[in-house]
Amino acid sequence: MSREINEGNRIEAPKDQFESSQNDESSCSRSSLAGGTVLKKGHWSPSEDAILVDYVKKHGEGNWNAIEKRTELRRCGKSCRLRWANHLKPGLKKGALSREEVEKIDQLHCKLGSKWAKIAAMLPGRTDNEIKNYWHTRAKRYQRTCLPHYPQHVLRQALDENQQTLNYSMSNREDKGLGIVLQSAMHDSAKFFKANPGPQAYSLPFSDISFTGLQSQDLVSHTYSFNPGVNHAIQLRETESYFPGNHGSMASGHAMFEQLPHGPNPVNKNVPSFGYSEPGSLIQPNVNFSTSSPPTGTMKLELPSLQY
DNA sequence: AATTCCCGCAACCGCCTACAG
DNA sequence: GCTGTAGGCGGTTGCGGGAAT
Repeated sequence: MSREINEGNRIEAPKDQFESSQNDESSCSRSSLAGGTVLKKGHWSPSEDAILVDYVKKHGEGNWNAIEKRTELRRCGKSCRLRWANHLKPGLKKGALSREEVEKIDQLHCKLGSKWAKIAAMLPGRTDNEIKNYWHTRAKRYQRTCLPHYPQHVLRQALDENQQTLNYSMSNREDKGLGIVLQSAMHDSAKFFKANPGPQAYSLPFSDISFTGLQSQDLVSHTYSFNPGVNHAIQLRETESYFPGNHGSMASGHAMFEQLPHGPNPVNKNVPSFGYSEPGSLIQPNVNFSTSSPPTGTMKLELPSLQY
């Protein structure tokens, strides 16, 4: 990418970044004050990279705080470690993530949640920062375009695994912790939805715990987030890229809506209906949205991941 | 052509944990 | 057991470039 090419030309970090380093309480700043020198912040120059690479070649990784003392590099240890790990370390892959990598990230995030370091460990040559950035960018885009955070097959797979785990934990007296946690999670979520009716964010009040194993058949169709009044042309485009099996026909967009409990709102066909009524459902029925006054929170109904 | 918006990315920040003294 | 330090991790910010208007 052009950023990689251009980065070498950025020698100096913005002035305010130098100044701010004298004021904040970060560990980097503390070390800079202790040494009486101001440590540089901001983007790295090629010469700084060269110093760091040279240092690691001679002394190996670790002891990052010693770099400032042993070389002319005026960077804090943390900054050095990050620069090395994310950019200078041999074997790092650059460029766009492959289809296989994206798929793996989806699966791992579905399982592990935001454990970027763990996910990165499963993807040789990729860094946690890279994966995290990718995920956040994509999540933002999908949130805007009403797409699910996980592809269908990843959800299915996760649900199957969760179901197996749950069945195992429920039946195994030795390992009843997960079952208790899930039961508790379900109870909490039920309380949450009862206490918070209306068009609020439909994220569960607990994180990284799935209660979906108990209703796996229903979940996939419930696991979408919608924003009223979004640009549906964009949405369709995104849908196409997300479900590459559907080749750009209207059916691709329609396929998404077919999975809704109810079809598009008959009153306003551009706005999907969020009214959702099902006996025993945790979600409040007949929730109406106005395009002129969008809900304050993001309407997010995301599959929590299982971290056990 | 100018402006605005969005995206991708690098880097920073704050918190946490492990470990040595 | 306490304290200080280093390193790791996840969340967030800010910048530059390109697309859209």
